[in-house]
Amino acid sequence: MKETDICPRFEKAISILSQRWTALLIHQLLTGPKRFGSIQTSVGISGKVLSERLKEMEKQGIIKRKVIPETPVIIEYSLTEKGISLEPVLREVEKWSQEWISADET
Amino acid sequence: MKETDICPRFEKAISILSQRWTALLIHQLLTGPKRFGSIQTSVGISGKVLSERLKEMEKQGIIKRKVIPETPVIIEYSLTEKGISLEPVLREVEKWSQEWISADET
DNA sequence: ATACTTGGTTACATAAAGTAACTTATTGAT
DNA sequence: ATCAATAAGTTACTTTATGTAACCAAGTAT
Repeated sequence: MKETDICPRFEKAISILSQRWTALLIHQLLTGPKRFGSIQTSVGISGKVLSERLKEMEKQGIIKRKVIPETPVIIEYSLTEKGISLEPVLREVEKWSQEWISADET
Repeated sequence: MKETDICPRFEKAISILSQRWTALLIHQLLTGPKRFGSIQTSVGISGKVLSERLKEMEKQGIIKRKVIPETPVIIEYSLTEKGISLEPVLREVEKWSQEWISADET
């Protein structure tokens, strides 16, 4: 298996968004900047994978990391412009879910 | 880790769409009904996982499977109304990818 | 009977994710 | 000074998901 014929930009976007947790993380950050621990408990992701994802998403330019030298240190994660621009995608998913996902399949 | 506070319908939608290959399969089927072998080569997925995904998506009501007793047998997969209704989601992903994914990150 | 085609399945190998304990740095209490 | 507490990770180990390639069943045409 090697050929795909699919637009490489689209394929790349899908590969980013369909990685486990990524879409949920963006969704959380759309409500404002968040800290590591707060994301972990609100999304229900393990520290290990959260750490991996945040690094990947930072490299992809979707989020930024800000060190605040409080006591103890606070790390604040927030969306970049590129990350914020994914809002319409998530809004469409939300709309679809309201219309097509029934209560008993959750 | 157990609590999420996220709307369960949205979370379910994300869990469907962020499963590997699922979004790409829907994207292919949006261009019309397709056969097993055709999907396999156009998307670049292994027969094993394709078979698994198609069963899951059928159970989720996103696609339907039609047996055509030709020679040899033809199995035609196509989107249901629920599946077709995901088009706006994929269109938004496509738009985002055109605007934000650069050539060199593909 | 034999070979060919479609739509799978199986057994085995590798990669990704989950779990829980541990680390580093800073600070406030004893 | 020592001990416990908190934030943000990391590490070692287990379980699950995916990839690979060989194999199988049904239906012909030869």
